[in-house]
Amino acid sequence: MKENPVKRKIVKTASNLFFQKGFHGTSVREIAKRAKVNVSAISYYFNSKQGLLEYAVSYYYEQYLRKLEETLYNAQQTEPLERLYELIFSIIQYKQENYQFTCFIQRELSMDSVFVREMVVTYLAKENHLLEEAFDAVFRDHMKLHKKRYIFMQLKGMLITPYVLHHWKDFVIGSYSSDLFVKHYVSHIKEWLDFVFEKYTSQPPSKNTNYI
Amino acid sequence: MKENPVKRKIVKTASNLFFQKGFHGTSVREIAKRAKVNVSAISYYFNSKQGLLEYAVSYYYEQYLRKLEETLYNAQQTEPLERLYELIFSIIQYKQENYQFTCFIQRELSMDSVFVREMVVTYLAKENHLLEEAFDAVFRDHMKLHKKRYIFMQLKGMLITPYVLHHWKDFVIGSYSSDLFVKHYVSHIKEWLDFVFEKYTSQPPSKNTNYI
DNA sequence: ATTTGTCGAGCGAATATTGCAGGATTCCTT
DNA sequence: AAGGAATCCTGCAATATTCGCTCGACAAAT
Repeated sequence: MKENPVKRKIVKTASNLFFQKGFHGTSVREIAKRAKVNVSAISYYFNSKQGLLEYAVSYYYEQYLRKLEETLYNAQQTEPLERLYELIFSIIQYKQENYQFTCFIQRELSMDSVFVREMVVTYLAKENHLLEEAFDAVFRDHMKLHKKRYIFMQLKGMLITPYVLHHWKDFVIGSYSSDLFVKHYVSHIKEWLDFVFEKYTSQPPSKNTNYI
Repeated sequence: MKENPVKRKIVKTASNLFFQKGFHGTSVREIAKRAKVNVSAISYYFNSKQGLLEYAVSYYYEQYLRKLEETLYNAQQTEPLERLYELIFSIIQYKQENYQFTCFIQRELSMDSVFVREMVVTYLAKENHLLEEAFDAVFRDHMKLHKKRYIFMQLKGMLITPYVLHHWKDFVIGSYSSDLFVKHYVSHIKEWLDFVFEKYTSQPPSKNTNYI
């Protein structure tokens, strides 16, 4: 990515436009115009518009998954619940750092195309696996399967809500810094998960961390 | 809508395609082809592709808001918490009945265009108002503003999660009937809200309803 | 007879992509 | 270190295709 300023500028501009108007809603001409590069440069670096998309998505997800794996690796010795919290923190933090592209991906994922299906098996399956494993380590023996699925779905929902409700986000949360939002939001999730933990395992959750 | 079979078929086919490929990803030719009508029919009935979209969206939202208002009207005398539950039930039920179009709208809403902005002020503002009013009636005096915003955001998140996470929905929830999903999911929300209610108002929630 | 609906052909504009020419840069050999 | 060759990059114009939409003819219904 860093290698070439033109390449980077194209990806950055494209991401911004995709976020605003969607993939099909933006033309390569407009990308080139806004990035102040020639149209041919896009074909040159990425072969096609689709290639540009795939490049950006790969870059996003490989960085993302690497970060999650690092987080889990560094928290190998900590207890399951704490490990889960740190994973959640990393997820929200990364999504917030790449806010626009996160929104865009989340939207594009709800389409039905061969590209989306490929993305699901290569990246989303892994993301889900990491999260579910960390989740299971906490709740495996304390919940019925049916219940567990709903709680897990609720957790996943909370991890994407800020990136699909973004018309209301500014209004609801207020417009403070990203870092502050991450802290507040993660501690909101934590509060909820602590309750779930207490309710289903009848143990008090750990108290030794505070993200605020 | 009912008035004309061709008109209806166009809207239905278009909704289906918009759901799969998005608005910009669908061409009028393909709509016409799949609906087995002539391309001109679309211009004839809706003036333009955009007109077709606006017609479908208006139809969807007007039916939706009417249903929510009816629900609230019929529950005028019931206590606030119960009223909120019934509103939630109506919301999920309607969204489930119009599953594909709900997904589509939810996705299109995260774009930035004059159309989306118009949609926000005409429909979403009202939807939010109804929900927030019912929510406020329960929690107004029991929560700090900051906390209330997060909980409300979480509720809104739960109302859209099944329609943005739909790649996982089948896997997570299993593939039983829509009606059954509505009941289960609403009672899951209810369980969560009961906890929130208990925690912040220090009163036991009502026990007289059971959606399962 | 007038309105209403359906049809295929086709228009102009916009789309992604490519060909080619020339400039810039890098790399290799002497 | 120098010069030349190969490669990388950019710019403009043109490509074929697809887009939304319209026209006028014709059929059906009122």
